[in-house]
Amino acid sequence: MHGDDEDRTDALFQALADRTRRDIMRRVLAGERSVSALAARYEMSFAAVQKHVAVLEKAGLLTKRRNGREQLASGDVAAVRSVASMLTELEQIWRGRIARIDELIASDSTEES
Amino acid sequence: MHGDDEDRTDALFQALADRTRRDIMRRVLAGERSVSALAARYEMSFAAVQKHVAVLEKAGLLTKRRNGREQLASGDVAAVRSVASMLTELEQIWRGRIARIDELIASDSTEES
DNA sequence: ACAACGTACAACCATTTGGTTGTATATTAA
DNA sequence: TTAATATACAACCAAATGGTTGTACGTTGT
Repeated sequence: MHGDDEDRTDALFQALADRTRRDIMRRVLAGERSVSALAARYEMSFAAVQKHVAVLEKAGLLTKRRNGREQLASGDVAAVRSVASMLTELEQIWRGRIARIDELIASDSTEES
Repeated sequence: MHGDDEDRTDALFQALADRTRRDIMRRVLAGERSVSALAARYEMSFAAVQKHVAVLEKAGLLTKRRNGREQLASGDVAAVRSVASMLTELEQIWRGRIARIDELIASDSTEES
């Protein structure tokens, strides 16, 4: 029962299901950004952006590092890859379906009575 | 203005941010499944599963085909790939960051005064 | 010392989400 | 024709989400 895994996957997709958070990810993957530097980029309040960063951090998509009074956020590419691998798993399932269809076609053409 | 693109991406990640819907995707990527065949697999009500299927359909992750009184759902691997490519874009941004860091290291070692 | 800055978090609010039950409609089986 | 099956959808509900303002606290600059 890897229900924890599912919890984590829920959190990852949920975190990425918001355009502001995806945009934050683009910035923090490009390099470290302070929370206020990020907040300056969006129309919403500082608190709203701070909460988005917290959601991304909780999901493991970014980490924070203190530097004086600033908190520097940095994107975690391994987490991004773990989401990608979940999608690869889905694609593999689909490949299995295609393989089975191909088999059927092959056996049909040999069973031609 | 690719706001529609972002809407679609929101819907895709949102749709995949639920473990029941991810499980449904595994099944419909493996082959066509009727809504009631899917519903039989989960503890929740038929209506709940039907709504999950509707969410996946709206996001473009599956399509339905009528067959008598049944509605056969089939996973769309292209939609899955489009999510994956969004993640690849993020990974590319990160690669750029690494490349820039490498450049800095290289110039540092030549600028040694 | 004190003002400004950067961050965190609580309280609140409207909307969305994930579930329920109940009803309606079309298709198939008896 | 009538009963059972498969689907869709409305109405409702509790909880989660994405935003707000206000407050508190540590850090930095004057």
